[in-house]
Amino acid sequence: MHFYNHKQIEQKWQNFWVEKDVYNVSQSSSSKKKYYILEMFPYPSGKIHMGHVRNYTLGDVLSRYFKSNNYNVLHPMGWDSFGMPAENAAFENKTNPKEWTKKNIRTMRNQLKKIGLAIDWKREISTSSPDYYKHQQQFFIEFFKKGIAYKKDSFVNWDPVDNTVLANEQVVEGKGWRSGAEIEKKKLSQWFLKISDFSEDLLSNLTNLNDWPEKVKFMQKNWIGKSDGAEIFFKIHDKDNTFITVFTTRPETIFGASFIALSFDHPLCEDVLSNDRLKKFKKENKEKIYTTAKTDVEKIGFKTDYMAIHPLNGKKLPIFLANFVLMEYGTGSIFGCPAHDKRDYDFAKKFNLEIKTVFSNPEKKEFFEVNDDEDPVLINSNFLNNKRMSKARKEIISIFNERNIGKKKTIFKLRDWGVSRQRYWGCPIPIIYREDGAILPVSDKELPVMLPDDANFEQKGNPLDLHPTWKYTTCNETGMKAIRETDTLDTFFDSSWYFLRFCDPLNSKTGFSNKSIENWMPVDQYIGGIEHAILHLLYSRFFMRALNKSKYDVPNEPFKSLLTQGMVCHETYKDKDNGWIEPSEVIKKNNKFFLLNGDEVIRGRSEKMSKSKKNIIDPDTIIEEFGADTARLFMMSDSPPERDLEWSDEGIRSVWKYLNKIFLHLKKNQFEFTKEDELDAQTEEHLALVKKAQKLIKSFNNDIENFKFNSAVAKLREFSNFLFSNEKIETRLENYLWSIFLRLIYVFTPHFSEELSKNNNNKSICDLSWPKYNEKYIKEDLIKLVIQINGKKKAIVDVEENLNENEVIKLLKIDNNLNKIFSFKIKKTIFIKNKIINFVL
RNA sequence: GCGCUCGUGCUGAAAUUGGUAAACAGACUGGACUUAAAAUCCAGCGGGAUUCGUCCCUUGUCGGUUCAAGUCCGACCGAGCGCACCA
Repeated sequence: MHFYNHKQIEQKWQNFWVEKDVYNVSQSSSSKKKYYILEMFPYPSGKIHMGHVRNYTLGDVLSRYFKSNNYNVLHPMGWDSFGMPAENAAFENKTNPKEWTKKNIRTMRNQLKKIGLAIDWKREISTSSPDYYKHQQQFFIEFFKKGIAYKKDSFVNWDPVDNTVLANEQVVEGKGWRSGAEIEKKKLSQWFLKISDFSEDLLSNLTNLNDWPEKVKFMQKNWIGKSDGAEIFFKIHDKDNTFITVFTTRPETIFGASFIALSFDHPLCEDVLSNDRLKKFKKENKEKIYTTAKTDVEKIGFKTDYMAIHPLNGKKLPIFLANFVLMEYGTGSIFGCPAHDKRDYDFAKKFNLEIKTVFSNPEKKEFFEVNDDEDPVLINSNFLNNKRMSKARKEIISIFNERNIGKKKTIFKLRDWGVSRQRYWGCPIPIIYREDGAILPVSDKELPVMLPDDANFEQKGNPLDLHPTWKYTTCNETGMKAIRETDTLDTFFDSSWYFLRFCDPLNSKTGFSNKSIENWMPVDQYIGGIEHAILHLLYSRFFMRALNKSKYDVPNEPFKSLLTQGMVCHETYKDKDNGWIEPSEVIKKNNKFFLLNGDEVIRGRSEKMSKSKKNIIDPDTIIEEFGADTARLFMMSDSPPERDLEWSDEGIRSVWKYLNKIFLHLKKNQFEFTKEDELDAQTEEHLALVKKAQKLIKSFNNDIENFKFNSAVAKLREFSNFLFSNEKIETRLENYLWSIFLRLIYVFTPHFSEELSKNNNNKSICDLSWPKYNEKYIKEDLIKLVIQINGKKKAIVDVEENLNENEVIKLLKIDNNLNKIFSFKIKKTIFIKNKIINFVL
């Protein structure tokens, strides 16, 4: 007696595939089209979670599909293995980050292999390996030479207790996540990449990314944040040659200006405007001034002793410092036009400032906002009066230019990318500071700059900086003493080019050869979570441009098509004390949920699986109990990829039952794998069934290519249901039909399909080409025509193809059921060939 | 506040892109098999009427375009996500 022993089957074929090296990727294959499929590589945190299983199965289905369809497929895997968790683990467990990371990679690699992914492991990469990061250091040096990498002073989150810099997400309510200390803003000299030089290019090229989700492009557009407007220079009264430059998108409202406001962080606060009264005010109102930006925060203002001079009418305008003016945006200073800007209006009300309308205002409103599409006429605006807003805007800018009191200006929200991290477990920045003050790149021969293995993680602060010897070096040209840069690179730097490395992973001379890039790039299909919509994807796009500007030759856009998959969710459970409970501890009984001890469990809404809420299902347990094929098929069958997937115990069980049922059926009937060319000439019955199978192939292909994996699974179910319910099919034909089925479902269940196809088939199913269909052949003789009355369906009739309206009506008139239509008065007939006929009565 | 996406049975969902709404599954109900349970198999499963042939209604709400709307347009309600004092 056979039974579906998934464990034994999956192990057997995984070994077989490795032995036969079926996933080997050949670099040059001129006869085949290339297809580069990539899922965002994992951080080796310790264990694979369900989100990974979904992500990598999605890519695996596509990779198997395209390979079977005769593409040369690259589907690699690697590790985003630098980053803070390793360092935190080192701190807590007294292990070396390197060892901790290696151990995690080993575990997770084995887990991934158990999922049955079609991956060429010979191409595996790891960003924390010197083989990888030495090329990255080379890139950094090229960027440095080209001025793309530069150093500047910048504010960081400083934890004074742990003596370290914290990332924004490590600052919780203004306090350090580990020390709990009040976080300070500290000025440090840090490395930046000039992404802002590429703002316009990164923005305008979004429109060419046709296969990216609109949502992601929209988010990037907002992030880049382009604003067209003007800068205006305001002279400070009684201060010779001191100007305040403001940025505005509404220069035409200049005659409505009633005050000037500067950020409390504006450089002039430290300079011209500085006095004891201001220092005292800042000290007393520190919290109010620096509350995080929110719309409903109280407007705080400080009136300085100075006035600015309106450049067109010479009016004196009070200069304020205001908390709603942000130093990070524009010039850190504005002119206030209270009649048409809510913030300025609130401020003017509080400080009793003039509110002057400059747009046509028949209703005599004190305040109203104006949109660009309204384009109203200006009033109270001197020579701009009676002009439309759009025209006035152009005119005023040219007047600014003529009189040298301002100029046209476009600004972007996108800031330069700070890549310095005062951390150990990252790629060392290959720079030395010579004792004479020169900042120099490390010479090629000395690359890679390796991390020391003997760092101490028990001290507070950056282990590289505190290392007794590591940072001391000499300049090999002059022999002068020098100190190494002790900052390491942001891990987004590592992940901004890993997809290039996959094209040529074993190249030790350069990060990649031009030929390999030509061969594989761009990535045809990239799959990952929406959480990387901005940073990772934008940095990668920038990185390609930066490489191109240096001496490399890569495509500007790395990812041709992007699929953002949804999260894997599960219900949450709590006990009566509000503590989270794991699903494995919950017992379901008559739609009620209990703990083992009989206490009732409170069910919460379904949320993304997370450790903190304990609503996790462990992939290992699932694969042990049901097998990888079941897990893979379930992940693909319940929801479309972009949407969240609700984990369901019943769902996974039913998939297992389904596979088991087919397995037992085929074994019982001594199924033999059959290909179409082995099939005898067909009878009528043959024809109809073969046609059915070929139609399945066509619609299945269509679903896969459009990522409608759940529909593809439904069609397989439909087909197998049909085969089960039809007992009279001749054996050889039935074998053929089941063989088609196995070859299609193969992309979801490779082990299962391999096991069942193996008798009578010498090739691995991985090497078989995809089943074919013949477009002419699957065409139906009869088509289904819908008969409507007043747009409502009344009947469906099978008719010959391409009948015209009169022929259809003729047929209906001799139909005993339908001819009564013609006893009514027909006002109008709508006829769409091969689809529908609609009688309007 | 601004923007984007989405609202279809008890649940996950499908609908060749304007032309048969609810495919395929899950849960549930009933039946067969069994001493019993599990497993398996069969049937039912949006609402209402029914002479058991069928007929009528139904895609968040209201309106519009159209011979025809789940699909297009407008307003509203609700959910999720993103941005948010961006000058």
